[in-house]
Amino acid sequence: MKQDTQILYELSRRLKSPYDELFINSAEFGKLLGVSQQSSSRYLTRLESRGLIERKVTGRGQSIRLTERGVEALRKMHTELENFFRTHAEIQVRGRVVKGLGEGAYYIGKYSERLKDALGFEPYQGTLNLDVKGKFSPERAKTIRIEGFKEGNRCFGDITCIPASISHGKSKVDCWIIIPERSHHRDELELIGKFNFRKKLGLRDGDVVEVSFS
Amino acid sequence: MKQDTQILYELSRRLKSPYDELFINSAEFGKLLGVSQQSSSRYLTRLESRGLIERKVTGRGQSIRLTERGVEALRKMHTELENFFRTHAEIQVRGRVVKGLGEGAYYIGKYSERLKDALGFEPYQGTLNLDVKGKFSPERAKTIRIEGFKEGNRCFGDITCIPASISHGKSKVDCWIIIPERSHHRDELELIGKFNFRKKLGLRDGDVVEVSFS
DNA sequence: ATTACTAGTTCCCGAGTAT
DNA sequence: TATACTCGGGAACTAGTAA
Repeated sequence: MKQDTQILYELSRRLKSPYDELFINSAEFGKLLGVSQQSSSRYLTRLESRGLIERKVTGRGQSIRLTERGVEALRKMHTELENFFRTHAEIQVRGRVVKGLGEGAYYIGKYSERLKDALGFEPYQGTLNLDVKGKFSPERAKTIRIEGFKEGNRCFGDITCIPASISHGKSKVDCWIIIPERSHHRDELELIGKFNFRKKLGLRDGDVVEVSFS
Repeated sequence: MKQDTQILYELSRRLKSPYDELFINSAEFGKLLGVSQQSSSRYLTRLESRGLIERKVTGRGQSIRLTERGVEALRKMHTELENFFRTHAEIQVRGRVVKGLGEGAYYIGKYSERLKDALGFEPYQGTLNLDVKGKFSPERAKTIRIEGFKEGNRCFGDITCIPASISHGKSKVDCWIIIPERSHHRDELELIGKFNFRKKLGLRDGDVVEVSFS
């Protein structure tokens, strides 16, 4: 296992810039790495012999700076992490499939016609519930509003729908996040779509899926 | 030495996003790390037990994804590298002190009055030469132009000056980069200032210094 | 196929210490 | 004071192999 980069990284944390230098003794540098003075010294001589750092060793410590090659090694790591974390236009939330209360199917049935009008298709009569541990915040999302209605003496409130997609493994299908007017489950996300997602994506309780929306 | 992060990093290089998953067998993952199938397997079970990754192990390989905690470990590293590499408003060039040709002092003497007019002080009669291996490119720098003149039948060309600062260790002093009209030494930087920099900063040939300018 | 345990080997760590 | 070498003990590696 390459550990050179790990040491270069710990060094970089103590430098203000790639051209800065650190004056330190091998015992103190060892503490930064969680190793002994001897190992620290060994690491530093090794990094120097590999052309990743330059040192001026004195009787009172040593000044350490990265060489061009050392900086390049860190820059490569930085670039790859930058790419990994680059925020996509899409907002992504990861959630875990959980059992719904069975209410979903009932309500989708009641709203069926209105959903068909708004979304352009008649949704599968059931919801997929995801545990997202409060990580969902739809502030900036595009939404579609479905107005509430009364049936007899029962009230059915407004619903907000967010077009999204759900992906699991290599599969990705369109879906809609639905948010009842008075949402009580802040930690759960309710999804509807053309299909039974559990069958379509082969989902079981506890599976982790990713929901993307704009 | 902590190597967990190094392994997480190698994993992240194979993922499209923090929520992506990688299907791979332990032998192949070992190759990515440069270790055996057995070590690779040991690493993965350890990372899992530490809550840094989640796995679904099957008879044909395993799908691996980062946990929230694993993502956080990488994000911390990314943030610190971001800080380390953050481009300052200042442009920084690192150079190595080299012997000049002795011409510097002669020319500074000739331009002395004009430099005093332009820069506001009479410079030390000598230059500090830095080997910058072609890394210096003053495209966007603020410059001060000093016009050339004739003395008898000798021509002294225009000079471009860039206000800058030179730092070495903890010391940092103002200086000017001077660029003769027909600069022949693309790999060298010539600096002037109020002082003898070699004395002021305790410089010797081969020392690395940093020059900053805007 | 895999994963991952056991066992034997390598090599790394750090205490002691020379310089 | 430092750095960094030697060397004994142990951690970590991998070959073999069970599941």
